[in-house]
Amino acid sequence: MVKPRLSKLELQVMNIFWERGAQTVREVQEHFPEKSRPAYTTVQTVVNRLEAKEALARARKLGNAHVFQATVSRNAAQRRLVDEFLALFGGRMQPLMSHLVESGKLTLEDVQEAERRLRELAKRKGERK
Amino acid sequence: MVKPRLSKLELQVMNIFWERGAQTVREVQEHFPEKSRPAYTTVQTVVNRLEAKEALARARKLGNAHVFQATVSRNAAQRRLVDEFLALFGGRMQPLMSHLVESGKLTLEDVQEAERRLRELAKRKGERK
DNA sequence: TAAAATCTCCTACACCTGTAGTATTTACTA
DNA sequence: TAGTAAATACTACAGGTGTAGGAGATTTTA
Repeated sequence: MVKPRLSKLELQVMNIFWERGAQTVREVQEHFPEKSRPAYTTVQTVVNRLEAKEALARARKLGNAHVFQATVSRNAAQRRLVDEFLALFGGRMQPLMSHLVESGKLTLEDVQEAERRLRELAKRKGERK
Repeated sequence: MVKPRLSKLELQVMNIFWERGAQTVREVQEHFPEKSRPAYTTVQTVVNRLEAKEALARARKLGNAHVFQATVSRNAAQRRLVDEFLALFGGRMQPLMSHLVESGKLTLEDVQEAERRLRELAKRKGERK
């Protein structure tokens, strides 16, 4: 199953599943922030589409409601997002990093953590060779 | 003039403008990579839409063709992209950085450069206070 | 068990996007 | 200036997405 392309709203729904595990449409709907809570049937439509895309599956029933669960990992989905996003930048990291730094999104700790991980990766690579 | 939301193809077109400056639809079309070159009228439609969104404007005429030019900066557009993108992650940098590091998209130099800039920003901030 | 509550399933629809054809206008050129 | 080449303007359309209503099925409750 190919990693499905997820739209913004689909992603919001998936986030609720990733955070709270298997649940019903009703529960998903109720976990939307009040200000931007779609109608029940809207959530249902999205859940159905996610099921069609095989990002969700029916796990069991609870009363007359289906309990759905995620079948793609948050990691996989996010990886895909990052890749798509980078493609928009032509794969160039520099402008992305610039914006992150200048907008204050990226802290010194974030960067140092990344550096640590990079060095570790490099070391392991060296050892393997 | 709200910063317009740009689609993928619109962004590709804008990229050509940002890289090559004012030009005609024909030129834009010819600067698409051959393998994925849309029809002339497709480019034209996109350019027209970009004009409607006020991301492009007619600069002058060349023969019977309009010469368009970008009216939004690459920086502004990219900033917007980054913001939208981060929102999809709920603003959390950590998973983003992880993917960048693990996929090898981010080099040690990228990170060190970011760190340098961050330190500089921090210093300037300190001075101002 | 009959009514009420709740859910599913199906349908609809408008807007955005990628894609491009056709008709008309404009501008070179012989 | 008449013909040709090229560009523009207009139109179209399918697929994806956000949005949700309504009919019918199922379950709970009085």
